[in-house]
Amino acid sequence: MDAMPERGRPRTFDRAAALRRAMEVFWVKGYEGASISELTAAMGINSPSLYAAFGSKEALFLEATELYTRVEGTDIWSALEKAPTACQAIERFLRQTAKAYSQKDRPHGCLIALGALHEDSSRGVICDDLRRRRAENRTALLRRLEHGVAKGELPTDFDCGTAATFFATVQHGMSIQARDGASRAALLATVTGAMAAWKAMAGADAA
Amino acid sequence: MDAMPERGRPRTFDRAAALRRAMEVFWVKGYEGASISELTAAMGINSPSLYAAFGSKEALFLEATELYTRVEGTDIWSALEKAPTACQAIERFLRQTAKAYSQKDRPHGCLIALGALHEDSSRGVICDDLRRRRAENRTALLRRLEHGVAKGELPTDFDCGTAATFFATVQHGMSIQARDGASRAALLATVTGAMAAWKAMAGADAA
DNA sequence: CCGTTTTTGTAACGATCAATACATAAATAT
DNA sequence: ATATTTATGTATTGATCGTTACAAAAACGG
Repeated sequence: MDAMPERGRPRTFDRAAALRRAMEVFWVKGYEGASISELTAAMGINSPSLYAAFGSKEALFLEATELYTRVEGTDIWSALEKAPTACQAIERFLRQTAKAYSQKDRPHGCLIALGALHEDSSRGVICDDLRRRRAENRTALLRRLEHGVAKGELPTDFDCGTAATFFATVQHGMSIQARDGASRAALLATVTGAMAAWKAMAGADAA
Repeated sequence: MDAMPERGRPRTFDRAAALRRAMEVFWVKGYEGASISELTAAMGINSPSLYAAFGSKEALFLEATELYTRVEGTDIWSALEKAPTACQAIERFLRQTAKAYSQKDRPHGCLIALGALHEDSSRGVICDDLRRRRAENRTALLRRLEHGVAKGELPTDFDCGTAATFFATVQHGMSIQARDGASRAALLATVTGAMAAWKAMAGADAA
């Protein structure tokens, strides 16, 4: 698919690798906090190369969040889809979150949750992108819960919307918790609390 | 207490009012996102007056967070302390949070939670201050729960630490939720979910 | 070979950042 | 009235922000 005959001087750096580096910088510093100087230093290129390859800081960030969603979010969201029951889906989803947010060699917390919470620059383009992705996450939770209701695992009057909002909010809170340096055990304690809520929400009618 | 005989030209603006304005700007924009220009414009003063009265941007932010904690946090934390039972304390604490985070005429979400999540500038002074305040919040929850155990409301093996971490994390998540434009009803849905967790955590042994 | 195309490094752009110099203004103290 | 002290407004500091001109370099097609 990438068999475009190369015209002109070939690029001397690995675009995908540079994007990964940029993603990590945005992950640690956020959109506003990551300067072009820091980005180019981490990417191992000069600013003209950055602009030639990615267009602008905004466009680079959007590509970085796309990469983040595709790579870093895989374990979390595949856990949600592959689990046999809705209950296990939520629990594995949260446990994967706890694990992903406390990896030793990676920034703590989520790029999507923490990347740009203050709508200042770029007139909201960046914020809107992240907000949309956060909304999609809640929707994925909602779909999984609705699937559980359809399969009969959950009572027909189970409030999927409330539950989806709740678990998405817990995940967001875990990002701040992780950014504060919380241990994996502390994050898993939050998971324990959240799953206690599941017991009460789903088990009330089942009991 | 403020009877210091005034020497020199008296200040022509209300320092407390200016600080309130600064707090609101930091609340909306965060520490990094709030520029001196925006601050002085909102405060109705020029930058030399800002530096003469507050010292620096960092010092101004620290005073703003102190004011925020004292004024905006009162309802939330007094609800925690004044409620007759631990259960009601947590519920009113969360309901006050939902209310405070979705006020029409105020920025949504919490300054302490969202003010500076990326440790870039100021070598962490700002981040450390907010982190400390977040830790104090969790401690306040912990103390209230321990008090509930001491009063016999909760089983002696109730895991206060896990519960405190959980509810603090839910509150942090609600800040992001509120920043995303969630309605008060949506925030209260999260409260409902969190209180379901309470039912399972505290009621398991009580039932 | 020459011309075209694209990348690279250097160097700079105007704008904005946080923070101040400086002279003037307005109060008190003697 | 004079000296002292503090606040104010204007203007500016050096640094850094995101972005781009520009020319040399390295690939191509002819």
